[in-house]
Amino acid sequence: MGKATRENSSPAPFAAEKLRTAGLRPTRQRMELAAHLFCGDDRHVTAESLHDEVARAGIKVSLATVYNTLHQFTAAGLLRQVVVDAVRGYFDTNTGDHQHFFLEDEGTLIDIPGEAIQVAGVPAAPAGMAVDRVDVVVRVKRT
Amino acid sequence: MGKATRENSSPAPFAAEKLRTAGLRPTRQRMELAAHLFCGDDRHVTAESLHDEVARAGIKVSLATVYNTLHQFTAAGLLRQVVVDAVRGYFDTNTGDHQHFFLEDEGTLIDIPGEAIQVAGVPAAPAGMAVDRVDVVVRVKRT
DNA sequence: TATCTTCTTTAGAATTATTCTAAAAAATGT
DNA sequence: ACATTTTTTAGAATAATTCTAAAGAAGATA
Ligand SMILES: [Mn+2]
Ligand SMILES: [Mn+2]
Ligand SMILES: [Zn+2]
Ligand SMILES: [Zn+2]
Repeated sequence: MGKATRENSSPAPFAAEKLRTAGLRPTRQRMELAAHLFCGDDRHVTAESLHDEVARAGIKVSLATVYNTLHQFTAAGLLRQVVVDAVRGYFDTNTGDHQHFFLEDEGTLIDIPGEAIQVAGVPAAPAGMAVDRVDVVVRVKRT
Repeated sequence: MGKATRENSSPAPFAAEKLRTAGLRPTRQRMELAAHLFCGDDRHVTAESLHDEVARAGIKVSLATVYNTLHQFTAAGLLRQVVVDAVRGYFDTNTGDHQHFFLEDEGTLIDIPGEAIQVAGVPAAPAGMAVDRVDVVVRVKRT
């Protein structure tokens, strides 16, 4: 019999699949980070928040590896980066067309479906330039 | 009739006026930074770029004072901050309603008039939150 | 003017998010 | 197993920004 690895029952095959498709070796660290990122609803994390989260789950991954992994997942198209705050960088598991509310008091992001928002009247890009993307950030504060 | 404007009045009295109105003492450093920021067309600067610029003009101001001054000007409503890049913060002399092109290759900002762009379909803010502002960043790259 | 008080400036240290280095560890192919 | 390649990681390094605290400048008062 193969060794029964009870710890990695449900999320494992799913995460391993994602990693292999992305051309990344399914290491323990990547599997665990992928499980936290992709086995649930879409979410927004910072390197620090994800590192804290896996640490609280008793998983030992260095912060450098969290940074490396977030960037590799981004390069593989599994994540996108969101720039809303000067002091911390966010990564988003929702890579589809959508925009964000940013709760300035909490530092929280909330998705706005891409179909909901329309941006009209964007002038032609400057000469020699092409539009890469249009980001909308709706900054909200506690009333 | 010859009404004094920002472009044709001499920098010093204009800058001193702005500072006094903002409740800030017109020190040499503030006057010089204000002259560079406000006596010409609207512009986008980083602390470093403004510090380099005044240094090249032979003016001696510490980087700490540039940061202090940019924040004081922002608090006084003379500048606004623009978050487009994770590695550097931008300050904008145009405090009116407008949006931006961000040239990712160069790190340059270009204004888009507020009347030009319309954002429709923004959902209601989350409970207990009010919209502070809606920022649109059109990220462009060299073709 | 001289004096008093309140800001302001500044050098340098500290902070913080992130990246880099380079050596050990793990994964994969044969 | 062995060889090759990739990955992880501790700790050092980087870079934007902020902080500290002491010296300097500005405004008020007489
Ligand atoms: Mn972070
Ligand atoms: Mn920054
Ligand atoms: Zn999102
Ligand atoms: Zn602008």
